[in-house]
Amino acid sequence: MEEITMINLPRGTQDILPGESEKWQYLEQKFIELCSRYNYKEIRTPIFEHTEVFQRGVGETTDIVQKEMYTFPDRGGRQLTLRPEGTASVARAYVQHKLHGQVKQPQKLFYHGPMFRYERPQAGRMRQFVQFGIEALGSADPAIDAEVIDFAMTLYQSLGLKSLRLVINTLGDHESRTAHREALINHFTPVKDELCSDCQVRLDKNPLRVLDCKRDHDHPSMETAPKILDFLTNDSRDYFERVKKYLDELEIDYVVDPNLVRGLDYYNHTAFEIMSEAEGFGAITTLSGGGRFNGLIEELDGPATPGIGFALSVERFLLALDAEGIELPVEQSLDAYIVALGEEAELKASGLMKNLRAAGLQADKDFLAKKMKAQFKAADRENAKFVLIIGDQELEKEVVLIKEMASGTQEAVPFDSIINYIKERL
RNA sequence: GCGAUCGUGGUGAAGUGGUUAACACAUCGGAUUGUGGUUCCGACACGCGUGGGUUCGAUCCCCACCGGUCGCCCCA
Repeated sequence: MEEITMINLPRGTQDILPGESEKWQYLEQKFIELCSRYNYKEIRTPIFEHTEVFQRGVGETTDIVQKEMYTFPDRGGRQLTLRPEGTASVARAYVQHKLHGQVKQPQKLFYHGPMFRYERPQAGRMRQFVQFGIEALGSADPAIDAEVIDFAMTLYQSLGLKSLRLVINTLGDHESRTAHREALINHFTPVKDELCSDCQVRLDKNPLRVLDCKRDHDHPSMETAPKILDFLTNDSRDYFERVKKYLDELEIDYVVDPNLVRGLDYYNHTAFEIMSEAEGFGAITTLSGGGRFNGLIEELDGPATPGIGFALSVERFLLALDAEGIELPVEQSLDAYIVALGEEAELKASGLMKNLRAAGLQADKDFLAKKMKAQFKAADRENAKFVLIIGDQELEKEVVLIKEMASGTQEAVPFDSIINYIKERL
């Protein structure tokens, strides 16, 4: 544009315009509908929190906290952060409002809204992106792990996605993880110098994540690295087995990947990811991820409370639908479009239109003083089912010509019969 | 943070160091002075991301910056 000062939106954000926004509404509606069927209730938390919520909740060693947070001081000097994910906020609210004291347990909650991470944007990754998520707090029953996974798969499948891959793993309990961690440190320390710089740091802080490194993926030490499955306590192993049994009962296909490590510190026991295997999908294939986070509530100063949840990205959801060639049913149409000719007719048209709308019909008219032909074109573009024509002749007789666009048939209808006439024919 | 690639009208897109920047779609107007989706005719970039340089002359060459896209890392 010639305007040097034209302001564009910030990198990694997007405007969702009419034509696109209907799809977002549609997905949101389907999500909320499914939440209702699974009996999850909405919780709305702020879009920013005290930075500490994420430092403690998500974990100091995570990439999110170390380099991706939008953190800023407010005018009162408080350190605030635009939420990079939803679970920590939900946990904070659960503690703050003492939801653990509610009779109803587990607390089954859902949320949807924008999240923020400072990253280089690419296909399926934005700095502001939208997540749908559910969390079940207060139950350590493997059945609810399966319920959360089932929810996620059902949501995708109900919209027609087929090329899905569910990967699950267990990260074990505290005892399992401590033993595994020690074994990992012992295993990798001798070859520490051969690992990438990130992994050298990870080895000290969170050795589990070395396993997940793409750069060192082919290092010989990876093959022989100790697996969490070998360090699971009997309880952990048993828990994982029961989760799988429930998944089998629900007829959900999955593959176990012992190297699946979630990027957030709070996860333990069940971890899972759902990926798209559709042709032509971008480099990022993860549609959603989740897992169990027993201990998170304690980390945020609440009572020991188990929890599990997952979150999906709406952006990636739409990409996956696109990759599989699925069109969402979001056709827009109008019940009635009023074509008015002349000043007096224009005036009357406004009154008639208000009546139509009051009767629950979708109605619109021209506001650019266009010629009749152009008004018809507009009506056609809007997918109007009926066009009401009013000019001097009609005004005189107190009728309107109603044309059914699909058939082309047209009739004169008295003012007071318009609504019935249209409703009978919709 | 690193790498690759691209940046021409509302959209898609051609193009050349030199007087008028193709074409298509969309839009608007007319043929049809009260009727859509077809057809025909016409209109539509004071300008080729921004700034600087080379040149008699740059949209096209060079440099920088900004921005988009894709990828790496990591993740939703």
